[in-house]
This record gives sequence, structure tokens and C-alpha cells, in this order.
Amino acid sequence: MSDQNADRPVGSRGVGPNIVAPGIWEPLGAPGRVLTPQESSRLAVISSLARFPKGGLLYSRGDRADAIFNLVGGTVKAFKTPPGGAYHIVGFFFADDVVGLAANGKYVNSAEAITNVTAYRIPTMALEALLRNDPLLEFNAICKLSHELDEAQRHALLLSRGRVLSKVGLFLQMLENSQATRGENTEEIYLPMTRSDIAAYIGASLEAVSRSLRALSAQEVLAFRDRHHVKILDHARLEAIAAEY
Amino acid sequence: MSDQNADRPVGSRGVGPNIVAPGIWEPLGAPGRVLTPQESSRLAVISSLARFPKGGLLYSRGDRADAIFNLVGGTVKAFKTPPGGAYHIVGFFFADDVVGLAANGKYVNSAEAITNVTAYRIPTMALEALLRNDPLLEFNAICKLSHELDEAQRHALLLSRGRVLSKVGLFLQMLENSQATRGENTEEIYLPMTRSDIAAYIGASLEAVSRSLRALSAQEVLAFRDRHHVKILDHARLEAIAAEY
DNA sequence: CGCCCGTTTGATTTCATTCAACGCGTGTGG
DNA sequence: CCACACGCGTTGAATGAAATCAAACGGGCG
Repeated sequence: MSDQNADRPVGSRGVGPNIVAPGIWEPLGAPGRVLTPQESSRLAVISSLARFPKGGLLYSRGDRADAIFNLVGGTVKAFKTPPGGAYHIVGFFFADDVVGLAANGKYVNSAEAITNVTAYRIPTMALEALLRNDPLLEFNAICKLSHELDEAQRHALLLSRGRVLSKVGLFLQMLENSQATRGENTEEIYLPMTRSDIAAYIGASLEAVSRSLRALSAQEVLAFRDRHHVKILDHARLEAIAAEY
Repeated sequence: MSDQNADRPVGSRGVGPNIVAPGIWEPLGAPGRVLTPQESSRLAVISSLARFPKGGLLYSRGDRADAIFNLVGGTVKAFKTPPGGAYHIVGFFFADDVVGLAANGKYVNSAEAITNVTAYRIPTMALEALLRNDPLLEFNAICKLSHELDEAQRHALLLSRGRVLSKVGLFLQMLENSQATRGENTEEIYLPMTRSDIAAYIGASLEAVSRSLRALSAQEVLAFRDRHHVKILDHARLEAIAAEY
């Protein structure tokens, strides 16, 4: 298998951490807000580059949260395993995303590498110190968090849908959006995660996901190149399916 | 009806905005982190007290986000109305909560008063200026946002459950928790929202919600004083119901 | 007193889950 | 080099739970 996109495929990215998030108050502004080179390098001096193999754990819920991770390449899933044997994925994360949210010094969820992953490991101790006297960086953090909160609410919206077909449609649109934001090619959508992962994210059984994808494929709304690469043939129809109910 | 708890029932609260959120990195610390009196008064000078009648709109999605609101008393629901006629509630907010999240200068959802509401209206312009040279305040904002993000993820977890009974159970536990955090009496749970609101929050039909509540009541897990006041009789059983599946 | 909104209850339909079997591709060991 | 096994995905049939449609109820407010 070739998941060597753990290293960035392309990138007008310098060395050091990079984070993208829209502004919250400024109406316009760059589509993807980024850290200034200064901030990036300031973060760089306190962070280290870490690699995780496919299936590797970045951290587990309840662990002491001594670092956050800024992804350089690869895909990460964050999940919770509530009592009762259930398994729920709270989010998928890609290049320039940040994972490692904490509350009271402990991670609130677990994170696992879906593909090989490269990430900057930023120790919280140093980060906290840095934040204390860098209001601009702090402000960027607020923007990023606001954005994540919005994403979480969209995820909730997706989960509230009745029909699985609708959920799958929304999920694909989200992935497409995500790829577009990251400036990648949107001709084809890349699904690094398994059907089972998708199911755990959208709140349905993996069979239902499989059926939905196959149905969309049969209706020629989608076309699969292989199990992890889809092309959206009929955007309008997908839009309608995602919106209905 | 008497919804005069738009003004705080009790309160070791001074004048001026007040916000509670747990810390993110410090393991211990006060259960409910609050603004220092200094920060509160700094916010006070730029904010004004606003009142909204039951059913009143605080803001609508897409409006220019020129203020955020720090609730003093009453209950607010934040909702989205995605294309397709659906209606989804993303959260309920109570005293000391903050509503008015924005992206790119616009509100990302709408907010409506469920009861009469009193809130500090904090203009974004002034807030932004204040944040720029108050790193501590900014840090508190980060804590608050992290906490909200965690809540949103819990909401998503709730929505992912299969059985409506389980969702209702989790919802009641969340409300109980929320009340406890706010230091209110947890003997009885107060449900200011309608069944329809609960349904829109947990992702089910209002009939299903009604049936579930009645079922729990019949099994003597709950006891209703009236439609908006429940007592949890059997915590263990509720816990089990919320956890199953 | 009577209207109206929110709620409850009932009957029917629809859809996803569940259980089960099979196909496919990859990697391994004989 | 081939056979096999394993993980993952697809397909099928039966069950079950919630949505939907529909109607009656209750309490609050004019």
C-alpha cells in the first residue's frame, strides 16, 4: 500500500507548524488564515516532528495532556468509546489541523492515525508560556477553536438527519469542502477511512453506509475509482439528497 | 406562567459579565473557573444589559455579528435551519453561558429566548480591542471555547445513539449536570424547553420524545411535577438506559 | 367560557439494524 | 509459485424501532 502522503504532496508551506482557520470577526480576509512566519518559527522552536504509523495512537482519552499535535500530513481520527461498548468518531483531521484538545489537564478523546502521519508535537507547557505573551497567537487559537466548534455543530447536524443516504451525502460534501479548503484537487474525493469509520462518524451501521454508497454509485451520482477514491458526477443531485429530510 | 428567573435566582455574582468554564491544562483549579473581578468590570464598561421576551430573537444566522451575549438569567436555544425545511437545535444556554459565535463576521446560527432572558450585550468591536491587550482574558476565552467544543462533541455522541430512549436519558443527564455545574438545586430538573425543542436537539420526532418520557415515568425512573419539572427517582437505571447501545 | 398550542395516544408504514453468508484483495507460509 | 487465511467490503432476508399520519386531550390565556 502507498500512503506516503504522510509527507505533504505539495505545499507552499515553510518549515514549522502551520494552521489554517477562517477569521471570526473580519468579514473578508484570506480564505485560509495562516500563522505568520514569525509565529510559526516561534512554535517551531518548542516543537518536535513526530511520526505515527497507520493505526498508531497519538494519545488516549484520560492521558495527561502534555502536548497538542499540528498535522503535517496524513489523516487522523479522534474518537470516544462511551460505556456500553459503543464507538463514535468525533472527527477526521488532515494537514494543518490541530488535535489534542484537553480539559483539566487530560485529553477528552483518543486519536489514532488512519494513514501514516507526520505531525508537529507541541508541548503544552511551552505552548502555554508562549501564549501568555503572544496575544496574536492566542487570537489565532481562538479563531481555530471557533472554527472547530462550527465544524462540530455541522457534524451534529449531519447526525440529526434521519435517512442514512442524506448523512452520506452530507459527509461527502464535507470531505469535498475540506479538501477544497486545503487547496487540494477536488476532482476526486479521497476517503482514507474505512466504511466502518464512516459509519462510526455519521452514526449508522457499516452495512447501511455500504448500501448508500453503492446506491449513489448505481444512480451515477458517484463513480468509484477504487474503494478510497470517488468522483462526484452529479453535484446538484448530491446536494438535493443531502438536503432532503 | 412565571419565568421571572430571567433575573438570577441566587448569585454570588457581582455586577458585570460572568463566565464559567473549566481550565484546560491545569489539572485542578476551581470547579467553575470565573472571570476575575477586574476582567468582569473591564467587560462591564463596554457592555450593556439587554432583555429579551420569551420567543424573542437574539440574532439570526447570517446577520453581521456585532455583539456576543453573556447570559445573566433565562434560557436560550441556538438553532440552524438547513435547506430542506429541517430544524435543528445545536445547544441550550443558561446563566453564565456565552452565545453569538461568529465566522467571517457573521453569526453561524440563530438564537432565540426560550424564557424571558437577561444578558450582557458585548460589542465585538470593543471586545476585540480589549482582547488585544488582555492575554489573560483571551486565555479565558480559549478555555470557554474548548469547553463548548467538548459539549458539542458530547451532543454529537448523544445524536449518534440508536434508541430514542437512550438519547432522552443522556439529555436528562446533561441537563442535570448543567444545573449542578451552575450550582443550582439538582433535586429536580427544570426543562424550560418544549418537547418539540428536545426533539430538535436530540434528533428525533416529538412524539418519540413524548413516548420515551412517559415510558420512563411509567417505569418510575422519573416523576413529573408538571411538564417542565422532573425528578429523577432511579439514577442507576437512568444511567443504564443512557449507556445501553 | 371557549379557543389554541403543546402534548399525548393510537395505527400504519417505512427504513435501518441485525444476523448471516459470500466475494475480493493482500499478505503469508508452505 | 501457489494455496490459504484474514480483513474488509458487499449482498441478502427478517426483525424491529421510530417516523408519519391522524385524532383526542389538557391547561393556560384571552
